[in-house]
Amino acid sequence: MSKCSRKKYIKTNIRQMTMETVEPQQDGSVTDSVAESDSAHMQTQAGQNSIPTLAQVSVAGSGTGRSSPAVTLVQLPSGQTVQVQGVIQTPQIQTIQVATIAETDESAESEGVIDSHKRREILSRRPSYRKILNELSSDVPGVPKIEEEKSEEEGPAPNLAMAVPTSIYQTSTGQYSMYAEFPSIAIAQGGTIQISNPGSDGVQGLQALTMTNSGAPPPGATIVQYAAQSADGTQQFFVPGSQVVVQDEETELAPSHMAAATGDMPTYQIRAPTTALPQGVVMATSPGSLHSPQQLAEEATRKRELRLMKNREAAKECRRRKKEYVKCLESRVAVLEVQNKKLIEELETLKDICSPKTD
DNA sequence: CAACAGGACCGTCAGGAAGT
DNA sequence: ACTTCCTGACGGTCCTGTTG
Repeated sequence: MSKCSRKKYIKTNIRQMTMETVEPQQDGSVTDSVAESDSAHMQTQAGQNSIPTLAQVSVAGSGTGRSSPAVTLVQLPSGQTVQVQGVIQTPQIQTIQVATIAETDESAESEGVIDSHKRREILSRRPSYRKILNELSSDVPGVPKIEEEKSEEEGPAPNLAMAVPTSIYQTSTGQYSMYAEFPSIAIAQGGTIQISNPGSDGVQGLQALTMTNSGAPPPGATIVQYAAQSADGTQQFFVPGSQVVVQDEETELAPSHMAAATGDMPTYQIRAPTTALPQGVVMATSPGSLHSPQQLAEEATRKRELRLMKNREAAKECRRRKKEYVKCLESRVAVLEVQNKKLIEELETLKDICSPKTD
């Protein structure tokens, strides 16, 4: 794929993920609406997309008014119009959804709305996706734009039991300061750090960080177990000046967002490169306090580590998108094959009807 | 059972595109 | 001009299936 088509590819990909539907208006015009369905982020349960009407569909026409072949309007012999959608559900499960427009299942619709909101929220946490989704929103009337995440990063620092002012909390979805993401941190005697975050959305209730700093781990290493009760969890910590090694075995088997979604508890290792601070918490040095060449070198190393980690995450995300895109293409192939088959059948039927009876 | 091939996945680098 | 993000390319590791 050429570089110049990259954005277009992402945009198309998200369009497909958001399952653009086309609804015919009374005057015959066509209006786009975004009926969110599924993506790899939010895997809906199999069978959620029920098939309201399936019987004897003959494809009398197709065309969406724009290049969204994932949805095709199908005219039933009775005059009813139905949508044929290629739906990607859980990975490798592809279905063709034929939904009668006149018989919209309200419960399914509301479920879809909830799903769409959840999915949109999750997608919106990715800056690149947020931007692209906003672009799509501007294309599609009636779709609300996604708010920029200002509240998380700009809010006043709540009460901190332990202030870690320059530490950065990094997830696969972005980078936040410790202040914003961890409003209250308390260290218990057993080495457990309790992080309470009463107000923020997404992270609810109490979370626990367990640091095991002695004994079995490698010298100078601290194992941080982070048990998050939130739905999307936390992917990674980054403590500047330290090396973070993700030891989550679940994420070896499954994508990180999957592990987070299933509530698995990842294990993180924070390794201080040079200094051995207690509890493995490494404070970042502010640039203004740099004096010696050694500190400058450490700062350069820290920057490099940060850059590498960001790039690592970006590469993961890029690969995930690519896989999703391939799945979308495969799904489209399946949809088009079915459509093709139906058109051939319809052609045969019409041939039979139109051929002169030689009785 | 060891050797090998193939695929999947990952981390890193490099370079282009877009934003500041 | 600089920074940031994205992605192709490359090399490495791990796992699995096949073959002798």
